[in-house]
Amino acid sequence: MTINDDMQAVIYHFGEMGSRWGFNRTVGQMLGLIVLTEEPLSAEQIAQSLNISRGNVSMAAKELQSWQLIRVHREAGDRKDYYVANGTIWELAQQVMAERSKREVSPTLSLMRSQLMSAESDEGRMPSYAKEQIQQVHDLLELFTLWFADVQSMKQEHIKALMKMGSGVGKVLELKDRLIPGK
Amino acid sequence: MTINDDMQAVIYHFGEMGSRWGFNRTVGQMLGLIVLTEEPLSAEQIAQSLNISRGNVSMAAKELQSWQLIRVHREAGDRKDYYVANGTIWELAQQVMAERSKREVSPTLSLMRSQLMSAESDEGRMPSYAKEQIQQVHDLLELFTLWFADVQSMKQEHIKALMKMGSGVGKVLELKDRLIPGK
DNA sequence: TTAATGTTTCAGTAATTTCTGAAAGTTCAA
DNA sequence: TTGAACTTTCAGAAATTACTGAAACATTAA
Repeated sequence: MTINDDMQAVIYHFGEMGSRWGFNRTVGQMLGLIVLTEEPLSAEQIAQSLNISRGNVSMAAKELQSWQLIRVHREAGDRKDYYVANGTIWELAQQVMAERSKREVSPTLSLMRSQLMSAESDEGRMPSYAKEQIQQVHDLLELFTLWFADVQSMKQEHIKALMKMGSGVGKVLELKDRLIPGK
Repeated sequence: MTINDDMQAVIYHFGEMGSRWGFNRTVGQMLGLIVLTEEPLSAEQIAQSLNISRGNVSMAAKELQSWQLIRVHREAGDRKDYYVANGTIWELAQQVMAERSKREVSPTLSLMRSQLMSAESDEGRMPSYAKEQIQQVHDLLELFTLWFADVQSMKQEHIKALMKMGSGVGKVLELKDRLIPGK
C-alpha cells in the first residue's frame, strides 16, 4: 500500500481528532489509514505504518469493530486477519452517529426518566424548578432519539435531499404560519 | 439552594457523561448543578456543593463560558460572581451542538479541502482511491455544515415541528419517486 | 500431535489530563 | 491609597488513560 504525505497528514489528523470523536489517537489513526487504503491491511502492516505495537493494533481493531467501522477480511490459504472499512464514508458516518447517540444520549435519557419517576413518588422534596429542568432535558433527548431513529430508516438519497433543502422545508412552515396565524 | 438525592444523581451523571460530551468531570457536574438550580450560584457555593477546590471552579467556569453555556450575574453591592445557565435547556443544547460542530467538524473539513488542493497540484502521487475517499469525507462534512447552519437559523418551534414529522417528510420524497421514477 | 504462524491479553510503564492550593492579580469601598 | 474580598493562574501532585511487549492463547498445515 502507498501512503504519500497528503495521506499521512489526513491520518495524523484523524488521530488528533480521535478524542473529540469518541476514541483515542491510535483508533483514529487506524481508521484514517484503513479508510484511505483500498486493499485490506494486515495487523502487521498497520503496526508498521503507524509505528505502534502489535498489541495496540489488536486493541484498536477491537474498538473499531465495536463501533462497526471496520471488518475482518480473510483470504483463502492465509491465516492473517486483514482489515477493511465497513462501508462507504456515508455509512461509516451514520455508524459513528448511531454509536454516539447510543453512548452519549441513551444513558442520560434513561436517567432523566428514572429520576422523574423517583421525584414523583418522593413528592415535594425536589424543587419544582429542578424537576422542570429535568423534564426539559428528558423531552429534548426523547425528541432527538425518535427523530434520529426515523431519519436513519430513510434511504441515503432522501436524507441527502432533505439536508440539501435545509431550511427550505422550514420556510414552508413559516409560510403556513403567515397564512393561518395562531396554532 | 437545596439539592436532594435525585438532583445529586443527575449532577453526578452529568459529571460521568462530561468526557463523552466534550468536557471533563468537573465541568459536567458544574453544568448539571447550575442547570438544576434556579438561583445564581457563587463560586464558593459551587466548590462546596461539588467538593472541589476553588481554583477548579474557576477553570471549569472559564470552560463553560467558552462554550457559552453559563454567564456571570452580578448583584449590586456584592463583589462575588454568580453563575447562571445561559438560556433554556433547548438553547443550551443548541449551543453544545454548535460548539461541537465547530470543534469536531470544521477542522476536518478544512484539512480535507487543503489536502485535496495539494493532491491536485502534486498530480498522480496520491492513489486515486484515497483521493476519492477524501473527497467523500469533504462532501459529507460540507453538506452537514451547510445543513446545520441552515437549521440553526430556524425558529425553535419549526425545528421541533420538523423533527416530529420525522421520516414523514421523507415519505413525501419516496412517494414522488414512485410517481415520477428515474432521477 | 506438533510446530509454525497468527491473535489477544494484560501487567507494568509512559503519557496525558485533571485537580489542588498557594501565590499573584483584580476590584472597589472607605 | 490601602486593604479586604474576591478571582485567576499555574507548578506540582494525583488520577486517568493509552501503549508496549512478552506471555498466553488459538488455529491450522503437515
